[in-house]
Parts: sequence; structure tokens; C-alpha cells
Amino acid sequence: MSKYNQIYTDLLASITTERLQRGTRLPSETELMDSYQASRGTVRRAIEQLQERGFAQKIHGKGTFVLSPNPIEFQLGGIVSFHETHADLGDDVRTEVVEFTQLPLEGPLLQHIEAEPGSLITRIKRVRRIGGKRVILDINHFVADLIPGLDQAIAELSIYAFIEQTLQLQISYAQRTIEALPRSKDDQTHLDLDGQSHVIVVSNQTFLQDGRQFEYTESRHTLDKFYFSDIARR
Amino acid sequence: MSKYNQIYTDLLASITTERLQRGTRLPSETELMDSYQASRGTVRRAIEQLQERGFAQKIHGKGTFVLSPNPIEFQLGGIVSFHETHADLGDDVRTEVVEFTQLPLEGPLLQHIEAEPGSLITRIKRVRRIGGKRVILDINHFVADLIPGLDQAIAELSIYAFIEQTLQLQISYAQRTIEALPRSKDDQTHLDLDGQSHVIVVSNQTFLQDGRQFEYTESRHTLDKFYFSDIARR
DNA sequence: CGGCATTTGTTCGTATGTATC
DNA sequence: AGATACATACGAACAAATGCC
Repeated sequence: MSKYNQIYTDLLASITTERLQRGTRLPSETELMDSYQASRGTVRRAIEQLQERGFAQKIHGKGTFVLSPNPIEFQLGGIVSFHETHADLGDDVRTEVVEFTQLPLEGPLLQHIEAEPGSLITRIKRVRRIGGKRVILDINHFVADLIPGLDQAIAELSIYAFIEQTLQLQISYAQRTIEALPRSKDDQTHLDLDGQSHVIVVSNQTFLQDGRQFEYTESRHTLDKFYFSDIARR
Repeated sequence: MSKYNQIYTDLLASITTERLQRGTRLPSETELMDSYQASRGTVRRAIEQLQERGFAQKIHGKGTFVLSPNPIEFQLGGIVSFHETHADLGDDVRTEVVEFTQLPLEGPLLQHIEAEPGSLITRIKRVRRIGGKRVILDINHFVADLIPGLDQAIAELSIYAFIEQTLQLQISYAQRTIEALPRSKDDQTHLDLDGQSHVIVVSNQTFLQDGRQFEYTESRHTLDKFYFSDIARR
């Protein structure tokens, strides 16, 4: 691990364990230089990452202060899969694969996936249960050329873990939209809507480090279980 | 403007005007050092910001490549006020102030505003109409000590413009959550719900550059007009 | 009010390591 | 193997904001 990453990890641990509490000042840059035997630039880089990710806030002339000790809130602002977000929460979570098909890239899908028309797409529909209730319908589309070997067994576990650990691909960033839409036939079939007329749809286009898009996903949530949190900056 | 910011702005302009098209390589770090007479670190900082904000992607050993020429999607991920988001879209937008009161900071509000208990709070309720329909109910709470001189006339225009331009305060960051909640009495009174049982509530705690919170706001949206977009990264 | 110490902000120059082609 | 390009790290200097005396 790089030196700045080590400093970042140490400070992050101090914040998440609340050894450094919300509102307290971090050690100054010169203090950190001494204790880590690092240059100023290295120390500054670690602190900048804390700030970017919403854990700390630098204030000119005063210091750097702890913002939020809550790593879950941070993760929800980044790219996370369903398993990652709920694993910590101790929820009773089940996943059921209700469709696993392959189809060519054509028609309306072309508006969401930037790849060669006609490329093979792997479509997976999964229903997520929390406490027995069917609350999320995930519809994933993967570019089969980039994500080979995907099968139903993997889909029942975590696809993101497969992509990053088994295939060793680096996920870079996602373009995400959140909107409310009237329920579809699919929603009525697979979700426990309890009469709700709308669902919340989180759409993701996800890209690899080299800029190629490998995924387009719609995550359709029932209204009563939807929650999203992040930190926005000017 | 700082040097790295100048380089960032120049490159950004090249991308948004599509003089540098999606997929093309940016000038290398050494080339930029020459053309701007800047050090390596300064050039790198500008490029890092392009990457952070979703415009470019660095690839080790190859170069930096243009990702997206679309700055609007990026802005929506940051802090933006209602006026800013809809001014460009040419929507027919009206704002009506339905409540303007001052009250002491106490009770449940203490959970949302980090300020001295008992401080004076300015509460403003505004209804936003798009195309004549009442679609958003904004409930703002401002710490009166930090935002003096706020009156009903300003509330009918843009409060954020007043804060940044007239008061010359620097807005730094906001902690934001998005969730669906059952409609309240207030929602039924002020919004055209058309029978919808839920609204989408975007809550913001907004902070100044010096770390003081000056605002807590709930923005309550009807389901049929809610849309949110941003870029997430690993 | 000025002066001084502390802290972060910006920039420069240099050296070495690692990935790609 | 060599050239090119990005990644990490160090050291140094000056600027700007803050707080205290």
C-alpha cells in the first residue's frame, strides 16, 4: 500500500471507530508529517481523500475537522451493490433470480448502453427481500464480452464481487439517476407494492477504468424501503 | 484564479465545447507543463479534478481520455438550488411563499440543526409550480444569526443567490438524504398530489466554508416530477 | 489596532517507480 | 530494450486565513 493510502486508512479508522469524534480537529499537517515521517504533500493527499469522501472538512487557517463517523452513509454515496449496503445492517436479506437470459443489444437498450449494436447482453432480473417482503426488483444488463462466465449461481451471490475479485476488473465510476415512475407490470408481478402506484427507479450506467461501459441497471424500489444519503459539494 | 484552476477551466472548456471529443486523449502532463509553464504537480492537480468530476479518465501508462462532454449531469450531483436547476430548462416556474415565520431553535429541529439551542430560526415554506401544477413544497430553516436580512421578497426570488452574492458567504458542502415518505397534512394542503400516497423528501443540512451549519431544508416532491442525477465513483 | 505563531493553500523542482506500447 | 506516460514521494518557498496576545 502506498504511504498516503496508509495515512488515509489510519485516519479513517480513527474516525469510523469514533476515536476521533465528530467536530474534533485532526492532527495538523506538520504533526502528521512528524508522526509518519512523510512529506507535506503526502500528508495533504491523505487528508484530501478524507474530505472528498465526506469524512472530514478542511478549513483554511484553522485545521481539518471530523464530519461524519458513519461509513455507511458514505458508501451509499458511492457505488455499492445491494449486498454491501445491507450486509452491515444485520437485515434479513434474500435474493431470488427470476430471469436469466441473453439477448442482442438493440432497440431501446441502445439508449442506455454504449457498446457495439448487436453485442451480446446478459440480462438478469433479481428480487430482493428484506424481512420477507419483496422490496427491490433489480434488472441488470451486462455486456457479455466484458463480463464473461456470468451464471445464475453467481447472480444469486454478489455480481460485483465476481467482477472485481474473480475477473480482476477495475470499476471506475457510475452515472446514476433517481426518479419516481408509475409501477410497471413487472413491478406488480415481483414486488409487494401494497397498493402503491409508483416505484423509485435508480438507474446506473457503470464504467470500467478504461472507460468502457459494462453495465446498465435499473433498481426498482418500493416506496416504503427507499433511502439514499450522500454529501454534495460546491 | 489559481494556476491549476486556470488549467482545469481551459481543459474543461475544450471538453464541453467538444473541441476535445469523447475518447480523445488529452495532452500529456509534460506537454501541459510546457504550454502552461507550470510544474508537474500543478498540471496533475488540474487533471485530477477533471477526473473527479467525471469529465476525464486517467489510465496509467497510456494517458488521460475525455469521458463526457456533459456538464449538466455533473452539476446536478452538487449543491444546486431550485432556480439554478430549472433556469436552463426553460420551464414555466412559479414560486409562492406560503409561510414566513421566526422561531427559537428547540424540540425536534435540534436533531437537524447544529447550532446553539434557542437561536433564532427563520422558517420559510414555499410552493413551486411547474406548468401551473404545485409539485414541490420547500421548507427551509435558516439560522438567523448567519443569514440576516432575509425577507419575503428575497424568498420569492433565489435565497442562494442572496447568500452568496449579497452576503458574500461561501457555501461549502451539504449532507443530503433522499427518501420516500407517506404524505403529510402539509403536503395535502399545498401540493397537487392527484391521489398519490407518498412524496419524495430530499433533506439537506448545508454548511459554510468555516464549518458552521446555516440551513436545514426539506424539499418535498410529488412523485411525477422528481428527478435526480449524479456521478458516483469507487 | 498591530504583531506573531499556527495552519492550510499554491507552486515549483527533482527523483524514482510502474504501466503501456 | 527503449520511449512515453502516469504514480508516488520528498523538500522548499511563499501566500492567505485564523487566533491569540
